[in-house]
Amino acid sequence: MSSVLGEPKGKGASYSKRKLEVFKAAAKLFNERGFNNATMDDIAATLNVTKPALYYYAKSKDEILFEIGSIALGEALLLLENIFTEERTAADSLHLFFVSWTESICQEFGRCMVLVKPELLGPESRKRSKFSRRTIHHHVANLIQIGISDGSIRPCKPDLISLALFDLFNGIAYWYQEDGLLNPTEIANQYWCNFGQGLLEN
Amino acid sequence: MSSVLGEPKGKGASYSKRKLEVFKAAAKLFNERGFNNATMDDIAATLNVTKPALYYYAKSKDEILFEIGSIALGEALLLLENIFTEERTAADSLHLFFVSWTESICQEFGRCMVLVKPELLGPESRKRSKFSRRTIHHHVANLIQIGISDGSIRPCKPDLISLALFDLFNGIAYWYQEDGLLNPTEIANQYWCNFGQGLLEN
DNA sequence: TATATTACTTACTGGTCAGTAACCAAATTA
DNA sequence: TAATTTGGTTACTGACCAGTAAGTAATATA
Repeated sequence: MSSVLGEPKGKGASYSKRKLEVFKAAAKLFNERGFNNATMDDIAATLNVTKPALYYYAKSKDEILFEIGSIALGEALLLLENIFTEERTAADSLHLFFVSWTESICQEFGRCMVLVKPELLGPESRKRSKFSRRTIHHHVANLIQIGISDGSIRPCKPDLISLALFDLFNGIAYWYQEDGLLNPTEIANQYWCNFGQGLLEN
Repeated sequence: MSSVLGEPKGKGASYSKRKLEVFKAAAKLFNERGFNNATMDDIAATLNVTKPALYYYAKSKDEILFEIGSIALGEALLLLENIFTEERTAADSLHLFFVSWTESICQEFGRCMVLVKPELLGPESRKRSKFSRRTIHHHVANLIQIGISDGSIRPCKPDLISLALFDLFNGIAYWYQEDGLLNPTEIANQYWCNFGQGLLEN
């Protein structure tokens, strides 16, 4: 068993580096064409190798998808575990998190995590993927609860609003284009301002 | 050429009724397993018929997907064209629309429209589907602009906020369950209240 | 009562694609 | 310099699956 980011037994740094290139090419094609419409031959072709070469780095197409998701989810979780500090309001921490989240889901791995649903994975991988997602949701719901307590967030249902915030920001992954008017940080800030302050006059 | 909802040449009402049953069964499976993982055999099985029977109602799997999307998009567009009236603010019209939209995307056809991306369609169908989606976006952006003018909506970028609102509400389609705590109308109203009034204390 | 239409069926085909077996050349190591 | 490891290659297989050809039984129609 290799850890998600560590180097597998007996293989060195150059192996890991190449593996990441392979995964990145895969993620890009999954995002552009959908998981099922991106073939292993397609992925290999963009790397100028032949299909069997890919099996040197992953033992199945599903494993590639799972590991891509694990990397993105792992990074988000790490961020989330360290973002809370007494020095700022929970609302500000939440803002910081969703800016980072948006930056992540506008890159290949993060985007793949959002676009390609865990339903495509096998039973075991699906369970682990869903568990990670739930953990992240719980962290955010907690942060919202803290925000209500410290007076930086209006009273609301933390679980539902956590869902809503991910719904809001994840949507960006579906339409974001690198050559668009706004970069991910700007989009996230705009979303945060508008929905944070409220859309409606009252 | 049959119109999306009308009865095709020479076929009666019972044909159309059965066709809708077939499409509904297809939509349900597309939503549960994803378009590529739901086979024509699977769809046929849930209807207790064999695969070729399906081709009596649609000439390809792609056509089923396209028509499901057309029905859902057509209904939304119809609603949107009739929702604006001088008797209420644009903000209230927008609220009404997104409640209806949420109810739609929590049913099989609407959900299918959100979950299954137009990238899976052939070139011509994809173009038509994307055009419908853009039209709907423009209508909503217009309504937001009217809301800014009539003073019911805070100044913002209507195009971006239209995107954001669809991002927000479409997310519901990914996690909604019929046996959950809240029904679609309640979820939509909660989302509207929280994001309409603003999440943050200030 | 002959004819046509409706709503299917059984049996099959052809293409696509994930994954494998076996081999190889260049670099590294003993 | 022999042996091993690394990072591939060519050639193949087997399963799956959309779509088709041809037939049929029941119902409606003329």
